[in-house]
Amino acid sequence: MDYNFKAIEKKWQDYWEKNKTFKTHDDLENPKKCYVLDMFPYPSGTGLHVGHPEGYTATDIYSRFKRMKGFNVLHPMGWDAFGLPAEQYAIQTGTHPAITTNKNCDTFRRQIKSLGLSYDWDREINTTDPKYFKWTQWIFIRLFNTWFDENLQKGRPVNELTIPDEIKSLGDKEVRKYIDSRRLAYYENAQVWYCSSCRIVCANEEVLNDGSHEKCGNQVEKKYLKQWMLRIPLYAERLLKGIDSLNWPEGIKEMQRNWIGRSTGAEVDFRIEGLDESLTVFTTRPDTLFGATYMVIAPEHHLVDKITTDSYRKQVEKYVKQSALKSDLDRTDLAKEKTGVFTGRYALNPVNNSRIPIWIADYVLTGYGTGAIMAVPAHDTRDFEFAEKFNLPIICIQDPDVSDAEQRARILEGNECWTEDGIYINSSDPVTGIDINGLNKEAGIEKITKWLESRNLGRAKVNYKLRDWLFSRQRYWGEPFPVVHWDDGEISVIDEKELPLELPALEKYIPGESGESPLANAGEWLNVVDANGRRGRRETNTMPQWAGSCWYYLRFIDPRNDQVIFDSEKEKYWMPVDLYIGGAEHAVLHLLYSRFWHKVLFDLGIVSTDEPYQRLFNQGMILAFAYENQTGAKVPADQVTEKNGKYYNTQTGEELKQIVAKMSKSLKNVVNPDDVTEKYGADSLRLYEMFMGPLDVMKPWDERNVKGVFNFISRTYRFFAETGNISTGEEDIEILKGLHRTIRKVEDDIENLKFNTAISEMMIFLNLVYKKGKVTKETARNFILILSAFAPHLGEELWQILGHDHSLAYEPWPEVNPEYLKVDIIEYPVSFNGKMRFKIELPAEMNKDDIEKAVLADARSEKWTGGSKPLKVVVVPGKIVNVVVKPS
RNA sequence: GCCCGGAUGGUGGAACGGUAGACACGCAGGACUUAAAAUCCUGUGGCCAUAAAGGCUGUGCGGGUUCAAGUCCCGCUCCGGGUACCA
Repeated sequence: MDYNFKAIEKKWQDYWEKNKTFKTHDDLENPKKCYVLDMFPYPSGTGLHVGHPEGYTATDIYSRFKRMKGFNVLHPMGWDAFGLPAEQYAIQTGTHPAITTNKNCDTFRRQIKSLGLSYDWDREINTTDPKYFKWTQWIFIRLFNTWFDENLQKGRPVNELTIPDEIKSLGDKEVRKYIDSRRLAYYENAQVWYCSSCRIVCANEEVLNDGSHEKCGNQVEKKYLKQWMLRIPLYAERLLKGIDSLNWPEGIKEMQRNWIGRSTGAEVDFRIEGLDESLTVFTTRPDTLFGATYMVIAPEHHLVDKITTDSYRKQVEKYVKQSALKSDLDRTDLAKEKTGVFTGRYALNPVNNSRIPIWIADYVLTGYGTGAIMAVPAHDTRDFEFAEKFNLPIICIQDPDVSDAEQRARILEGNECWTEDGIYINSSDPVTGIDINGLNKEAGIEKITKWLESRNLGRAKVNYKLRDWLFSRQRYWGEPFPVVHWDDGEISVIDEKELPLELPALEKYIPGESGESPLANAGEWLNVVDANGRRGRRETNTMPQWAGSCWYYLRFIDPRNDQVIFDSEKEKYWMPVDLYIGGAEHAVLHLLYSRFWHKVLFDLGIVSTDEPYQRLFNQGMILAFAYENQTGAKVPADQVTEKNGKYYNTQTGEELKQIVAKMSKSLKNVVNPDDVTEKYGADSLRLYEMFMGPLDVMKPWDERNVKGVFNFISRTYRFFAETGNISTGEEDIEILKGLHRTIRKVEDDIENLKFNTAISEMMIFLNLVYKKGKVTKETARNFILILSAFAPHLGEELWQILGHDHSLAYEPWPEVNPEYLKVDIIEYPVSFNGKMRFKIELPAEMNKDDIEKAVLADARSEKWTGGSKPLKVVVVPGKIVNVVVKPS
């Protein structure tokens, strides 16, 4: 009667595969649908680690539960398989990335299948499959052919774009330019990070804080290269508003809001003395205009040349050059020490026409606002630091709301910066007529903005941190852009009938020098001639890895459709995703990009929902124990031995401290799920992943604890597989109560994704079963059904032993009978002054007064009341009694 | 710096403002066994104490609200993650 998990698990995995037990049918008539999605993995060469199955098990339990609750469940899996490692391997060995990729996918598929996850494998997709990326390219064409109508706050096809007559009159080329300037996808010179050692352009997230490339460690440099960009900021307001309606963790929602970074303020125009130009700044504090004592423009600002006077030109040019060379490392390292240079030029403050100097400094960024600021050192800490360093005037214009008299004096004298609220002083001008003295911040902002608008000197403005999205990579292993660059300068997308545009075979995958993609060597593939004999060259950049993952949830709906991206009736049925689980590291970028594409597709009528992911949950990272010595040096786990709860270095014998750290090769503490399934079985792995702790927190893997759930599974098997333990006749009332409480707890916990407590409840029930020694077949049935969501192999096996000849996957979830949840006797804890002293059993329906009487009548009360009347008695029916007595 | 999390026994962790430590690991003791493993049973926060009881104390630290605080509020400490001068 031993629990032979190897044979059992193999048997049922084969059964599910053979019978296609988890094939999802597009039963569009069934109103109960549930789309449960995992963030699909990048199939790396190292295979699965125990972090992957955490989320997969959670969604699997949820899916199995929903199926048993009568839902039509869509639960697919696929591969986000483009990526640099396969390409680098190709460079080294000449092996085509597709070969490496498919091999890795095979490993991942085998490993995932060995966990008994209930995916519909007929829907498996792979982002590198031309049949898939055909539609990624198709979406790109949509983005290219869409503009954003600010008035309707909606993306629309470019052929609905009205061309102003004055543009039309300038000819076709200008019309083309006008349209191109509105497209959601555009092609432009952009500053990118370039790694000369790998010869590739890197995404920001691949550049480490010290300015080195995360893959090779070499310093990256900045470079201007022609790039595809997507105008995601146009959707900033929609993306921001949409967040509110989502059932996502608050922290993630907040991170997205911060990333979008909406701020309200005003644009203000400053005339430049001696030039017929004005300098526009964005400020959130137009109310502090009277405190503006200088201006700063970014070194890359387009007016730098014009503004700089001859006598300062040399210094300025030197400074601009220097800051261009600076990596982010230098900028942050020197963050405390601000640098800058005077241009020799002055601007005029619109509120009082005072002359204020224009400086250049790299603490002002080109990419945000207008790339120029008005500096108000008295009320902005960065401006304050800069002004102190360069001895620029600091004028306090706000009497601060502060109680400390000394601090107030320092602020008024301009010796300390004040960024909070206060009452304006020195904020009026008889000539221009503006006066905000005596007002506070809110009123001041409003008044001065109105004044600026009425004089056409400025305007209220909303600004976002969100920037255009750099959407091209100089790599081979990505989706080719369906784009042709024509000799006459026109850029066009290819006809949809020509999709997919597949990658050409190459002999070598080495990128070109100066940052060109390997596709630049693609020979004939590159050349295109149109019907009129016009020559063109294909785009050599490829799309970033985000592209395929931005919309894969849509393809799962109809993955084999080669006519359309997906059937829209099916899309209407399945969308939105009801539950999406993955790591928090994708909190911002993947989810934001994906929402952006979805909204564009929604505007174009291609999808039926405004948001793709209704409910999101992030699993916490799984960590592992690691060891360090007195000096904090890490010792690889294979050089550590345990003795009486202490840890020692096997080489040196020194005592080590156990810490919790990320799993890493160097620490030798990576846990491979294959090893765990080999030793304890897939059901134990699944159960332990869930039992470790709450799904959303980080937790350390501790193999010793796998034994706990393994014991539980073995005990379950030993009990229910032994027919002698199954009784006939009436079920024991305690068993019934326990069973129904367990069903209720488990179903509630699954809905709330609290799998750890669901499992412990089942353990409690099993302990009760062992105590009683026998259960009825009905009880066994019900318990096996709820357990099967967690440990499906064991569930199926016991189900069969009970005499069933088909899978339990679609059996109805056991009904809770509320009769058995009722309690007639409550054991009230009785506390005196908040301290629990004794317990008393009272009928559940007893009212407050009677409870009070019963408690005070109890002999044990006298010890605490001293026989006198208590000051107060708090009775919470069903919960607790608290007697307040005079403290002795 | 800023933003977001977190801190509960030897360990992983439970706990609608209502009995702190469920469940599990580990450990200790017992049963079974020639013995061990496996299994089953019992105990297990700390301190004091006992014939049986019982008492004190305890959720990172310091205050507060409340009949009652791990939970709510204010002020810290430490740890983890994100971000980098966002005007």
